[in-house]
Amino acid sequence: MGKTTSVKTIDRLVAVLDCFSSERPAWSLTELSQQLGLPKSTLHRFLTALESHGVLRCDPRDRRWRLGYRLLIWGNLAAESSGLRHVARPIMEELVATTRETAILTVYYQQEVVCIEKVETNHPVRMTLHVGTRRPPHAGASSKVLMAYLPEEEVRAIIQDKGLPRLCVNTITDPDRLWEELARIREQGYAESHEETDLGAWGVATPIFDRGGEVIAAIGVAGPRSRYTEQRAQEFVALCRQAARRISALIGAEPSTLGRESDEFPWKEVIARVP
Amino acid sequence: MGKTTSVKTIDRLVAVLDCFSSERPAWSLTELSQQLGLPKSTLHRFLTALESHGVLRCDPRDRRWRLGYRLLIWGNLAAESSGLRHVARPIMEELVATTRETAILTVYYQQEVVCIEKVETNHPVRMTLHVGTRRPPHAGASSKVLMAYLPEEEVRAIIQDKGLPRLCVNTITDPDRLWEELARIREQGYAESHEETDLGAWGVATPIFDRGGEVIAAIGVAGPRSRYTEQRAQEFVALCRQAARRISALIGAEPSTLGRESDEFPWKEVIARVP
DNA sequence: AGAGGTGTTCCATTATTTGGAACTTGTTCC
DNA sequence: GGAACAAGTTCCAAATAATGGAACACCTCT
Repeated sequence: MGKTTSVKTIDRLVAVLDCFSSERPAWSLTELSQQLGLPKSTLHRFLTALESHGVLRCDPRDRRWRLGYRLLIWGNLAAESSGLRHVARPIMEELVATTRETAILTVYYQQEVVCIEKVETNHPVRMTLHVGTRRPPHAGASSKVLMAYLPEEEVRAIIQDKGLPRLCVNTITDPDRLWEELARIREQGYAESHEETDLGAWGVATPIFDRGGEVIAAIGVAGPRSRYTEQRAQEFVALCRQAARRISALIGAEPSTLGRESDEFPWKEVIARVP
Repeated sequence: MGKTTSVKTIDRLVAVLDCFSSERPAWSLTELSQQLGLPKSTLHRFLTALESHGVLRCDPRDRRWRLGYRLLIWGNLAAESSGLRHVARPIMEELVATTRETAILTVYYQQEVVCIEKVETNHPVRMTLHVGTRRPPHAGASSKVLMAYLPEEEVRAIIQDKGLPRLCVNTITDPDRLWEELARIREQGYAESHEETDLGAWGVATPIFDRGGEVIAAIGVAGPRSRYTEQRAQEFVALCRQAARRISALIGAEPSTLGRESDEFPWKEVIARVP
């Protein structure tokens, strides 16, 4: 975890910001100081400094701290600056137009799966997953696909560190079954999920490779069980495969085919390898 | 600007992250060191530390630094934790259903206007503005509404610091005309914009007040000129007013009316005053 | 009015960041 | 092919910036 190069203040900053979650979006000074084991004075200075930059905001009413607008701005820029995302977007839109279900683009990052782009269907009953949402890597089609192409030791580390918590009725909670499933996914080249993450949801996903043959992301389609048929599932797999192949192709493509990109680093932007 | 309480490392962090923009999403070490006037060694340690936390990422191919996924995650959480946003969302969805145009929710923040929520119409030709996008405060309906209710000295500061750059054909670039416009907006209680920010776009917006009568946000509807009629504009103003009033009411409402909120701080979450 | 909690300020101490210089790596040009 | 250059990386003594205990201020509730 702790790298040779580290700046303590940054470690602390990350620790502070990581306290905030959907479940616990607001903290008082005292609560945070207990959570982090830091003296109130130190933390107070820290929080105030962050507030002056809009990274946090302190509600004067309840004296509680929340994430601030500057993070919104940076988050938006981070999303924008993903070349993969730019390339994938129009292809995802086509995918949604054809399947009439929500499409998501995900990457693996530090034992979690992060949604970096989504295009929603306009069906009233739909699957919704916001950009930036994190999910455990063992449940759901996109997650499993990404996990399937991870190095073995990484998978082992995940199982050890995070376990395989049951998120929904069909979540795979047994390590052996998970290993089998990952092997099958690699073999068939896609993953399928039925109510592994959310009740009444199903989905399929395929891997996106970079030029070096590494999996850098997954593209998936998800919808409500009510619209599931085996035939649709198979069609969706084919469509995701096609979409993934097109994205892969664009990622390795010549500058000219990519259209407008920054003038300064025309195509390097796009092939930005996802960590 | 410089507060009494400050942590230098945080100031520096913000300075680093603020280098990244839509126009310039990728920086090499040397470029950044020149931009910030920092020695490469210092910066290198800093960037590496940020990378180890996923705040930045360094593309191994072009050795350029970009904003990382952790910012995506935090940005997403920041958006989620805005109580205002939660309250406004369903009302905005209704607004979109009625007007068939895109609705946006914006706040004023440090001489800029930030979009904190949007609901898009599914019309193929539509106005699109992503959450987290910043705009100058002198152009566009939502921006002008927020500016209209700012303290006079703040408006003066904006004009002095940022000027009134022409963004589009009808942008107000003359300070006197802007002051007039802001006065009119306060008088009539809404703002209208025709091609002030984007060619072929128009919109209206109304202010959202908190219990203390302060303007904390603006709600607006925007669409393409091709669907503009004077009558629609007037209807939209009425609908925005109504939406704003409903949001204002909810912001000051009793816990019970708000439905599911965190168990720990039921309604305080919602009345979180926007800075 | 007092008790108990929360948030805020102060300042000497100490640990952390700093950045010049030296080193490594990779690219370009002869 | 190798020399020259540029970009990135590591090191370490110096100095500065963060630390946190303690004392203070401010609420709120009984």
